[in-house]
Amino acid sequence: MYFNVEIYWLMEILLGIKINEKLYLRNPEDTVLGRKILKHSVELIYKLGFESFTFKKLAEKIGSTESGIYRYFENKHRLLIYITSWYFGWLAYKISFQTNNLKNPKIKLQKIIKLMALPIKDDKQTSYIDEGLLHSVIVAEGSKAYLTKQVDKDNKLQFFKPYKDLCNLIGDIILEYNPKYKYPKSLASTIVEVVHFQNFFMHNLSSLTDYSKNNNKVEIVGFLNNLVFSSLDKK
Amino acid sequence: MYFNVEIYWLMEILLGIKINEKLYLRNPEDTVLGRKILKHSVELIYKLGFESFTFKKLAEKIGSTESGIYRYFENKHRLLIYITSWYFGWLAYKISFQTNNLKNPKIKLQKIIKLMALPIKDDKQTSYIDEGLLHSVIVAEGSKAYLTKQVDKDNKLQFFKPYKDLCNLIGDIILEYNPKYKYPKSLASTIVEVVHFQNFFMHNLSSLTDYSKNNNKVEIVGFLNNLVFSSLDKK
DNA sequence: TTTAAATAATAGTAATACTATTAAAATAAA
DNA sequence: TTTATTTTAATAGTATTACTATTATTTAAA
Repeated sequence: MYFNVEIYWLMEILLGIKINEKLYLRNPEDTVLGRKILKHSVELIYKLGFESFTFKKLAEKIGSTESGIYRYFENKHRLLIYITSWYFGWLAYKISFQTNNLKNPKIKLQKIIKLMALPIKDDKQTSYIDEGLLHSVIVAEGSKAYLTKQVDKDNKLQFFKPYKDLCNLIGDIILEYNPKYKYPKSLASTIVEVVHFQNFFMHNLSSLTDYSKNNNKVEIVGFLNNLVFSSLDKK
Repeated sequence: MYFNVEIYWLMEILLGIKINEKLYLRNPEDTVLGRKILKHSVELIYKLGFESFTFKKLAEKIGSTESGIYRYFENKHRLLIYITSWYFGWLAYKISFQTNNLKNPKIKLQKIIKLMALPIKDDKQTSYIDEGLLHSVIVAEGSKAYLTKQVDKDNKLQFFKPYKDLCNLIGDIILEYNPKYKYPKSLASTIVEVVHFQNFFMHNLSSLTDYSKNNNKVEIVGFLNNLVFSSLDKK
């Protein structure tokens, strides 16, 4: 138990995942209850979907009370943004780390696409959050973090910085590969979004994709590589 | 009033927008109240966002009661699917109509991208639904129709047929243009989704895109044409 | 040791998403 | 034409949700 917490702090420093302080009332990383909230909210959102997920159900799951969770998060939407921030921070770290030693920007971009489309190979027990579940939650629920009437307010509070940072990171490598490319930002956000909804369609509305049941995740990588590099290599 | 209704029926036949009967308890097209529900729900979802939209508020707006609306729709999610069905049916019709006379599949695809990215030039008063508002609602709320835990059930009830039909229509033209292309379905769904979320980002999280404030909609067309044709033209 | 500050649980509220009951109106049968 | 029947609609009700306020308990400082 204590060991995991320590490991978490190590990862935190290593990962450099900084989560906007305005997202929470009380830092969930600081207490056992807070960490339980994070871990089990991912599990429960995965299980019930964000609409049916409530603080009361979460409280029951972790043996606390509704108001216990309200001490950490103002509402469930902020918790969702917290989770997506964590995800994008973690992804950006993973990408930085694994592309750091690479020189060729083409190989960098291919690595990025792979890391996003085929998640969880390493990071077995890096932290108390199950990254496999987290990825599924982001695919199905992530866009609900910004598809609201308060986007503008939330954006002004910098809540989407981790997402933007990731897109900027990808956008920079795109320009490194092709300095004349006209749409680096749009292509970067398109890569992220396409990975997510093609994943969703593959699992839930498969006739909207071309992937075979067995090799599906690999084929998303194929589609994205084709899409990205044909656009970047166009003379 | 009667005139609009007649026009609507004409459009309905002309458009061939067939909406799944399981989506409603009572056909909203058949009554004045039903048509009011459709028209004003688009307006109210646009104004409040889907989360804050309720049948009670809608009832107040149109001078009816909550249970009055429940006689037409089982819940607000079904109403959202109804609206998205209407949108994709209308889009598919528009596309079929405007590409019918075209021979060159490249020009067809370009027309499709234009029609989706630059909505509402014609269709001033074709029906009682404001297509301009409808487009905005689809951009911000459309994906919530399928991003739920009941996708699978809803899919088995054929609720997403209009979306799939549109993607198949686009996928067929993609194959017409390049019969050897490996990802016609994924590219088709990608076109639809990219148009929508690039539109959303442009208005709400503009740093995720490359479009200038003035010419933005045209530039989405530029980005998509680049993306689609560089992929399809790759040797 | 008393007091204050922080923490947590209990109970409460307005609003939401529906349902069930009852009333009124339209339609059909006798 | 009257009565029965079905349809339509409004009123009232309920469980749940998303919070808030109050009260109790623990911890820490003076």
